[in-house]
Amino acid sequence: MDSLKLALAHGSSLWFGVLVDEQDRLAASALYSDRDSLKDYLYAYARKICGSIPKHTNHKLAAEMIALFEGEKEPGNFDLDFAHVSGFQKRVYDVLLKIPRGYVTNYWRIARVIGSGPRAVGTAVASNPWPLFVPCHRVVPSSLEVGNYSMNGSLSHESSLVKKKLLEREGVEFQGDSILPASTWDPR
DNA sequence: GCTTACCACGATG
DNA sequence: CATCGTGGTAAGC
Repeated sequence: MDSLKLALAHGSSLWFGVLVDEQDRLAASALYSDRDSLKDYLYAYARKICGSIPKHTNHKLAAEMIALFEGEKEPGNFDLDFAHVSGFQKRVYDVLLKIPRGYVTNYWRIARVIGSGPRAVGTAVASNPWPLFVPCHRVVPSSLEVGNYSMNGSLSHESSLVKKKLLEREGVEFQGDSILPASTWDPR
């Protein structure tokens, strides 16, 4: 990969960013509450996978990311560059892409279907390079609490609230902080 | 190469 | 509540 483009956008009091390659494939996405941290993260990621500083643009995928966040679009039909993730990660992400809108699944169920263990799935989900585009927010612990979400690699209460907001917006049914079993989906 | 410590987890008691 | 099993990574030799 020769060079990457970086696009940032602001919406719903969050910052959204994408790294796009020369064929307009998505190399990474990220969301965060502050623009500088987001930029630092995406710069570091660009350096890691292609060794150079990305060039600022206003690529449409940044706006599409906001549309995903707002629930106006569905993940799944984007051209992702899987070159920099492991085979195991790809197996996990392929399952995430099948989780229907309005439903959640858990780490254990994903592990069963790909022949692995829940902790390993957790590490793969946690390192998803394409939040929103690959809907890692639809994976919750088997307790049916919201569980953790990370924005730029850091876990926080705020990011868990973002995860809950996304799920509610997609139609996942809650009772307090717990998801109703009717909103779970089994990858079989 | 190998060893170890770490986890966005889950089952059991 | 505690403890253990678990599999994939990354960082350390």
